[in-house]
Amino acid sequence: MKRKITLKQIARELDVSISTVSKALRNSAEISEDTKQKVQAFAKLYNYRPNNIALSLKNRRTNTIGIIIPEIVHHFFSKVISGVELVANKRGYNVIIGLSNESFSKEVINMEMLANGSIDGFILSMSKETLKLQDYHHFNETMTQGMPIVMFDRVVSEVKCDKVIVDDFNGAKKAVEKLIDNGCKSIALITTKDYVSVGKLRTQGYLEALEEHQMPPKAELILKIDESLDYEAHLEALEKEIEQLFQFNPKLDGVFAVNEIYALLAMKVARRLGLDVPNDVQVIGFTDGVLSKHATPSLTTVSQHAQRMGEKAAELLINKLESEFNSADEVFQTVVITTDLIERESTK
Amino acid sequence: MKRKITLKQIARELDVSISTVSKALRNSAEISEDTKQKVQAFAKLYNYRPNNIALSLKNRRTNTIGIIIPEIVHHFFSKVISGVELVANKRGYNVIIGLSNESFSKEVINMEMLANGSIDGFILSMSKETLKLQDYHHFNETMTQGMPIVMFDRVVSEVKCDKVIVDDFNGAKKAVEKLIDNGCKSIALITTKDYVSVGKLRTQGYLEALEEHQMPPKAELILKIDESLDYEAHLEALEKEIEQLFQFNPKLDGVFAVNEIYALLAMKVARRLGLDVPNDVQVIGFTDGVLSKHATPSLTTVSQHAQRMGEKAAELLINKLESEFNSADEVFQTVVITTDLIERESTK
DNA sequence: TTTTAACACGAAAACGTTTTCGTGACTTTC
DNA sequence: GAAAGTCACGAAAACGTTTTCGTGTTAAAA
Repeated sequence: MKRKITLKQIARELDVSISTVSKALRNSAEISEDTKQKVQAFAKLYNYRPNNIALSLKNRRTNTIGIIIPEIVHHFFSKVISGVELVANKRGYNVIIGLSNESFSKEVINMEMLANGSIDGFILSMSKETLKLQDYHHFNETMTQGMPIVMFDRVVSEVKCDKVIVDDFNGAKKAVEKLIDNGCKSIALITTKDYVSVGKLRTQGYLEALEEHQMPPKAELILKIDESLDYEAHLEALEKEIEQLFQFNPKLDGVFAVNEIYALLAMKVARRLGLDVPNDVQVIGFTDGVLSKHATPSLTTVSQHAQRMGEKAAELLINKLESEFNSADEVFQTVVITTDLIERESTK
Repeated sequence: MKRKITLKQIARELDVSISTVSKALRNSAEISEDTKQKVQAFAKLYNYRPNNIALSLKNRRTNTIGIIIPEIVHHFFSKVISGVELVANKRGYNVIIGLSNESFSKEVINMEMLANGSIDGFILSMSKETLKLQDYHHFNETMTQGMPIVMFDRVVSEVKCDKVIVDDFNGAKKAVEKLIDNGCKSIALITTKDYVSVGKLRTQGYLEALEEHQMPPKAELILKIDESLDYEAHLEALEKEIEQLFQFNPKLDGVFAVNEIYALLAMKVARRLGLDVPNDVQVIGFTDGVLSKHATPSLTTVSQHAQRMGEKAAELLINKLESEFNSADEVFQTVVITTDLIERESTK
């Protein structure tokens, strides 16, 4: 077990000073060709690599990006990470992750851990609990200390920072319009409680589409799910609710759901009730995950381009990190990623 | 934008030395109660937190674990990360991730990046390309430099280190036995090329189960997929192959697939050919992912307990990191995570 | 009163870099 | 032959900690 070699050791071996070694390796003009060659050869032989930690301390930058997300076992979030990682690595940054598990306190703790020198900036999506509590002090404190934040997907206007969001409103609207164009007369919405910003926006898109086509929204066609329940238990309860939705609205011929799972459940219930998808009822989901693609029938969805979101977020963050002086002239941008409707078998 | 406060600044403000501040904050007996109180109050007021980078440099340990995986957009791998993160955080470690994208060179580069001081040890699963090339020098070099590695899932006997693996052989065997018990007479196997160790083991489990039940294996029932093709293109080609499998083997009544996707495709093809699952043909997959649960009919699978693998890997690594002297008495263990057959609707 | 012990604190080294500045030995120039 | 300039290198500071050891002051012991 030989420890990694350091400048000091090279210096001692070659009987020169540490400064000389450092300069020789960086090809400084101050050092003679002879010495350079000698040092570089030696360094190569022993596979010298500068210690990142020492560099971080010296440069006061770590070239590492911190990501905080509610949950990694989620196609959307892992796809975002994938995008971040792609451009981060391309530009010489590492990625370190923290999971909040949708918990406010874990989000705070995790951010504090990473903010103490481990990273240069954050890319994050808020936990549901944070959205519910509306307590954003940790974000603002982090930024006050000069550490930039880029938020994605779940954002909030109270926090001033760069943001990357999905065009939830128009995505939902386009989806519902698609259903209308396809002849649906009675379209249900399966969504989340309003404190989840994206759920709220998608609900608004649904309403707007109906309104523009002179279809008055009906309360009994809208199902707002409280996701704070346990995930598993919740699925069964949800299935019951959807079943009731179908039973109370026999003329139901279209469903727009704000995520994949809800959409799949709707298809499942429909099939159980003897309804054919897409002939009797058409279904559209949100988020282009792996479920939609492999479902039977495969699910028409609004694609969020999660990877592109991650890439964009990383670009925004790194640009800010590398801008000469991000001092007072704080100007924040919000990038909107447009959605695409991916048509599959669950619509005509 | 006020920078994070340091010991030096506190010292200057309170007109004491840096050492005194440091000791006061760590409640050293060397410092008088008065001074301690004063310093601690001041530190609290300014929300002082020690700089992690400086600590890392001083202690020569980062309390950070590096994870290298082939792909994060994968239920199995993200579940493993989730497990690692859980125990890592509980024991005071951070997690930093690197993606190899199944590429040998990216794996090497990523490991080199992280090995230069950023982390204390690795948890990794090898890329397919590495398995194919059988070049393991980067693992061995990393370990020679005193940085422990724990491998999971895709392992190889040539590298001596702690390992966490799934009982692929018995998992597959149990699955096939289940099909046999359920009355299947002609069971197909959809697997990967043999260089993927897990694919190979699962294939062996399949063969063993057949043999023990005096059912001679038939070459025409075994489909070995070359995954090096592009993912999308590959799916369509695969679907064709599976279709041929069914057509050439009209008596086919059972399918064991080494992953979810293959199993779902088999179900899809079966349905298209007018076969009912599970009445005409029963299907079992491997990996308990989100697809299996939400498929229709839902898929019986062999669960790998990915999260538990991650937890176990993290425990192994941290134990090694914190064992006083891991010097010469290198003793490596291999933990086998047993599989469970999760029965759902795709089997009788 | 002198010696010793306890107390409270500071100086400095160390972790591994990079970079600024200083300096001794030559070489060139008039 | 003296002044100036060039060359090649080293010393030291800095990044933010922790820890060892030294030291001055005061109180207790002789």
